[in-house]
Amino acid sequence: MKNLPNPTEAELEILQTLWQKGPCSVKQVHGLLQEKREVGYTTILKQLQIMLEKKLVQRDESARIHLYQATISEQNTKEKLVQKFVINTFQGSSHQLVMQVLGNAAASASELEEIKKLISQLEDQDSTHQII
Amino acid sequence: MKNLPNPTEAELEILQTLWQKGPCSVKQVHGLLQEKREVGYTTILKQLQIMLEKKLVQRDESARIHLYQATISEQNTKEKLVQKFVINTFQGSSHQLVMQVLGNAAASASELEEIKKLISQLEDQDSTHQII
DNA sequence: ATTGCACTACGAAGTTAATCGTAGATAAAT
DNA sequence: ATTTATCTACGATTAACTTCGTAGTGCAAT
Repeated sequence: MKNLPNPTEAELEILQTLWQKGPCSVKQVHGLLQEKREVGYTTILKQLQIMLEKKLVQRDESARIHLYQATISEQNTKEKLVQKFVINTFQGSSHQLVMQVLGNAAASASELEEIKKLISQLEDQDSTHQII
Repeated sequence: MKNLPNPTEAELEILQTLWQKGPCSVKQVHGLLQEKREVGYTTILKQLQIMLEKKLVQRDESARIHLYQATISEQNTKEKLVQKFVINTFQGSSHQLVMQVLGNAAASASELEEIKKLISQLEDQDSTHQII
């Protein structure tokens, strides 16, 4: 279980579609990204080849049209990206990040509700698991 | 009021010390960063010169030893960085980011308390300001 | 005045990312 | 069998970031 490098921005964009759609051909990925921004077909192809070298994706070559899929999980990847971001930007204080985001992004009432619920769960865990 | 580019990773590191310490000489900045990692003096000098060109910092050249200070605010800069990060990583859903962070980083009880307080404030604002 | 120190300026090199064009290969269609 | 369309492979380019060495300048101390 070696540690793969974090995906770059362009790579992450591709991973998002792979996470969402499952295994895809280059054409599929390109089609989806093309809807958002102008990008060449071979650009995506090249990216996927690079990501293959980095082991960020694997591919099924059994058919003429290769199918790519992510080898890293969405959850785990995002965790790492958040961690790095928190270190760079908030000197490791994830709490500061949360305060920043909440204070800033006008969260909807239902979202706040959801967050409150999570906090309650966390607090319960605390009191349940703590020895003292 | 033109829009300055977001600082890069190395630039942000320098900005953090400028925000913390106020106007600094190259030597001061270098000294502080040196405590964390090995880095050459001229590296920091060059970075500050580049940041000057980008208008991320300004400098006082009245004395022989130039003093650099940030031209962009900590708050505003971090807001923009968070915004970009949320778009890249969570496709714009800051709510998702918060859930991720809270679920992950074992927040202390007091931190959770603080967050709850902020949420209450936000909810109050909502009910106060909403027309319907 | 000369020497030495501290600081700035400048340029260069190494890296990584991102993009795309061209060429080659395979299958499908005529 | 030829031609055409579709994919993949590969190389080249461009730009941004990061880093640091060398040279030059001016102040300060002898």
